[in-house]
Amino acid sequence: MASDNKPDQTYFDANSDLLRAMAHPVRLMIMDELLSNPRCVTAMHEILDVRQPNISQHLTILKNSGIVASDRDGSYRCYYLRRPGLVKAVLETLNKDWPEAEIENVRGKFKRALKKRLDKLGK
Amino acid sequence: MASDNKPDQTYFDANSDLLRAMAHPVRLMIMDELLSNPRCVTAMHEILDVRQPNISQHLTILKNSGIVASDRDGSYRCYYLRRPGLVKAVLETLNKDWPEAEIENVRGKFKRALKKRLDKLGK
DNA sequence: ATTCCGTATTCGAATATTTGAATATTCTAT
DNA sequence: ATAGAATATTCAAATATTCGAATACGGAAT
Repeated sequence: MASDNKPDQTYFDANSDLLRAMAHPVRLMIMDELLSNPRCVTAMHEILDVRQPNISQHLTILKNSGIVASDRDGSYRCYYLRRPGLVKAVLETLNKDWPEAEIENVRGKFKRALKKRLDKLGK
Repeated sequence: MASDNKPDQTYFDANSDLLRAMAHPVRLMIMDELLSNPRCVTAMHEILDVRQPNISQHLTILKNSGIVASDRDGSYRCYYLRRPGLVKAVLETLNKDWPEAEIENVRGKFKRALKKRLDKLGK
C-alpha cells in the first residue's frame, strides 16, 4: 500500500493544532463569551478589556482553526462559534477543576462590563 | 474588597496552561497511550518512535502541569495519568471530529510497535 | 568499583507565539 | 466623495517552544 505513510501524523497534528488554538487566556475568554452569545469585536474588546487589534488577532487564529466564523451585522462583524459542542465540551471539562464560585466571579465581571457597554450605547 | 483583584487571570491562565501542555502531537500520543496503560519511558520511546530524551522532555512538561505522575518499577520508571478523567474527556471530544477508521489506524500502529517491543523483550 | 541500562538534564539553535504601535481597509451615513 | 466608526493587517521586538546532541545521573548486577 502506498498510502500507509503517516496516517497518525495527520491525526495528532490536527488535534494538537486545535488545542493550541484554544490554549491562550484571551482566546479562552473569547470562547467562553461566545458560548453564551455571538459578539462583535468591539464588544469583546470592551468586555474582555483587551486591545482591539489584539482581539482581532486572536479571532483570526480562532477562525483559521475553524473554531469561529463571523457574519456582518450592520457595521459590526459578529463572531460566533462554529463548533459550539466541541468548545462547550472542552470548557466544561476544564471547569470541573474549579470551584463554582471562581467561575461565577469571572462571568460576573464580564456581565458587569457588558452592562457598562450597553448603558453607554443606550445613551 | 481587597481580593477583587484579578480572579479571572488565575482561572483562564491556569486553563490555558493546562491546554498548552496537552497541545503537542507527541504529548497527545503519550496521553493516548497512557489512557490504556501505564508505560515506562523506553516503551513510549519505542512505541511512539520518538527519541528518548525528547520523550523525557515531554513527560516533564506533562508532569509539571499535573497531567502525569510516575512510580519506579524495577529499573524502569512507570508513568501514568494523574487525571485520567480529564484526559479521557478531552481526547474523546477531539475524537468526535475523526472517522473511527483513522483512530483505529493510529492505535493499530502503536499496537504493532508494542508487539515488536514485547517480542524483543521476550527473547 | 565498574559497567550497563534506563532515565533526566543542559545547552544552543531553529522556529513559533504574542503583543503593541502604526496603519490599512471597509462599511455606513452624510 | 468624505468622514467616521468598526475591524483587519503589518511589522518588529520580546518571549516561549521545540528538539537534537551531548552528557549526567541512578540503580542493579557483575
